[in-house]
Amino acid sequence: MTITDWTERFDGTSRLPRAVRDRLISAARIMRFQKGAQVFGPDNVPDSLLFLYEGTIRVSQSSGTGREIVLYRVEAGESCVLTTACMLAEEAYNAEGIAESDVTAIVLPKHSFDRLAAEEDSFRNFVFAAYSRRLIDLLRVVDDVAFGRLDVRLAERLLSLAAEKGEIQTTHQQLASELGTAREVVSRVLHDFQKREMITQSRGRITLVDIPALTALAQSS
Amino acid sequence: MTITDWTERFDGTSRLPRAVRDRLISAARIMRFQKGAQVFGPDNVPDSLLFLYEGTIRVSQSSGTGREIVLYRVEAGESCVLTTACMLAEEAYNAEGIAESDVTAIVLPKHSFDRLAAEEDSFRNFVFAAYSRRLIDLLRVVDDVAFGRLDVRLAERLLSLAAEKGEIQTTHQQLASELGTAREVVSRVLHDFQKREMITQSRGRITLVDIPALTALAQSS
DNA sequence: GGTGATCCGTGACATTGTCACTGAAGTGAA
DNA sequence: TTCACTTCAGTGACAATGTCACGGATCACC
Repeated sequence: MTITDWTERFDGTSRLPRAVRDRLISAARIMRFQKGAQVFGPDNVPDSLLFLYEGTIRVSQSSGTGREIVLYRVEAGESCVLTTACMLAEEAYNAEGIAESDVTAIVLPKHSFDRLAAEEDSFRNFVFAAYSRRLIDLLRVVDDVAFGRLDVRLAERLLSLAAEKGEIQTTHQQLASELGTAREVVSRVLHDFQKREMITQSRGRITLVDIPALTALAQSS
Repeated sequence: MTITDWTERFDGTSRLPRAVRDRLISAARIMRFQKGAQVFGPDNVPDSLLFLYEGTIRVSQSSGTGREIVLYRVEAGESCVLTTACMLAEEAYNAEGIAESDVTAIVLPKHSFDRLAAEEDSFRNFVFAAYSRRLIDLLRVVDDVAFGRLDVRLAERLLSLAAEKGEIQTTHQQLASELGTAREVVSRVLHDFQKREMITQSRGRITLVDIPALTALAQSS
């Protein structure tokens, strides 16, 4: 598949004049990542700006001791500002971005980004909005981790990961990484959910049985 | 005290041409807050951009159950981007900013901000850098809360709050709010520090006795 | 000295994190 | 099929942290 005009795809670019968009298209590179590939990370600091054309990137932070927590996901049509934050701050951090599906991204050189941010209001607002969204996402993470109960948070995740289907293919370890906790803890809580007949489990798969009950639990703030 | 030229004070404005700076000075308002006043909060969403001329603002997030955690501090010469994030996202959040000392702030109307961001590279970079710094601060908070040990985090805070003097005037409750935990937990850990002769305490005051030991503890990642 | 407010200490218990180990379920080769 | 081998899940013991319900200590002020 070839991309004819990716500038259609982004709020920050779709309303720009044709000439500007053509200039962008020629300045940008297109990169593809396979599912599971690392898009950026501590050893792999990008020197360009990233716009996600297709797919999902999971951004997570890992501790020294093997635990991990998902900070947020970047969806198609969004930009990934952590990479730019890192560039600007020139500081090491231990967050990494993993392609959660096959990913197509637009890579814009810093120079083009600067010029665009200077010249086009809509693009600049797009970037500011991206920063804001991430700040808000992180506020939510802090709130959950600092004040939230684990059963509530797990119920939330199960519901959001199931998305209609009512079934999730995942391991306990992966769920633990979503929430920043340990596998054993997830196992315990899931076992409890099972005893309360809210889910059923088999190796690598969880089926949501009593979705109303899970929803009630998830919403008990 | 009157402020003659606040544009001197900020990296984003000090290098601008004289004419631009004069325009800014006439567009902006100066606001003062007394120590302890709320600069922004859930019920008090500002509609303008904030630049901190003098003082410190403590930005913290509170849970529904009375607990609280300090997210970061805005120092003189920095801008507070959480307010702009909120404006852009038009979303309620439960973070608030408290003046930690008497505060003098420059309030720039959104229109002037937009114009400046469009026209001046150095100002735009200043704003991007502010966003980046906050993102990184929040990453640090997530890391600490999700993976850090409380005694280590408390030792860190004691050292950073003491700042040379070796003595801190604060209550256990305030320390708990710094770290997002409960007063009883802080009391327990401080009691332990005291037993290990790293600190001495009296009501509302903590004296750091064995700073090397505290430093070693704080650095044990 | 009395008194009310604030700050701190403490024990009991619930939740969550860590460690060490076991068994169960899938995978692939002989 | 049978036999390793790997990955995934379950479990008990214990440590760390959060919650609740107290009571005592200290301070400011009258």
